[in-house]
Amino acid sequence: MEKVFQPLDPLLHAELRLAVMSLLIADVEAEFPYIREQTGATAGNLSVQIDKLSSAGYIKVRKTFKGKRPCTLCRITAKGQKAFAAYVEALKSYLDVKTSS
Amino acid sequence: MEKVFQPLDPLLHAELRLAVMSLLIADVEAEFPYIREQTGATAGNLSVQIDKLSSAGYIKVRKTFKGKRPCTLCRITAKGQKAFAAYVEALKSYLDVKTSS
DNA sequence: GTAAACAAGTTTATAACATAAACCAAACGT
DNA sequence: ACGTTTGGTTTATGTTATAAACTTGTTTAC
Repeated sequence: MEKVFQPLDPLLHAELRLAVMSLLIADVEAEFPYIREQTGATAGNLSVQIDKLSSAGYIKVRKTFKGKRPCTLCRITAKGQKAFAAYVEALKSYLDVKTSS
Repeated sequence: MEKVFQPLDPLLHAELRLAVMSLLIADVEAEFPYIREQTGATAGNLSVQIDKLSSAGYIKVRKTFKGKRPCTLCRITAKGQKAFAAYVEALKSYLDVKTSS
């Protein structure tokens, strides 16, 4: 009857940040506006959350240009991938869930 | 390439409350001290979170006695079970996960 | 060419949340 | 009867999430 709850990485246990990571796991590299559309987040909120993920080293942010307009690109790091995988593992202790892939 | 993120019930998207619900899903009815042990939470924190789950109608709290000592029992409601199931479904859109059971 | 509208974010202010510390009441041990 | 333990609740604080307001630069319309 041992039910041990693994602690959940607070950085990933947040709806928007989790969505961002989920996108980046799949898409490899994505532009800010694309992430914004996919998540439905406001630009402000997204900016803050991307900053947190970046500060933690979970993603890497590249500021470039697309023509003359600024273009912010996000990519997940190895650390981010590991953290995401660990988070999914930890969640299983709460949900009794197995990954499909 | 459609990746739609289902909104996550904020009441369940919280580590301790999720742990409580996870226990109650399995155990049907549980005493306050038991939940406290299993989750490792402080009594104060647990009291607050149980109150929120109760106010939302996700669990039902029964105050009885065990001999002369007070005994607080928690049981999940049908609403709580549905909410938990919906939460797990929603999470899948972030994790690409399937339940095992 | 300049004013209005738009794109791409950032900064800041507020509201919600999680958590721990302090507190209360009754029962038990000695 | 006095301190200790059990079983919690209330309150205060720190953190987090989020939206609203702002900034900077770029097109588009006139």
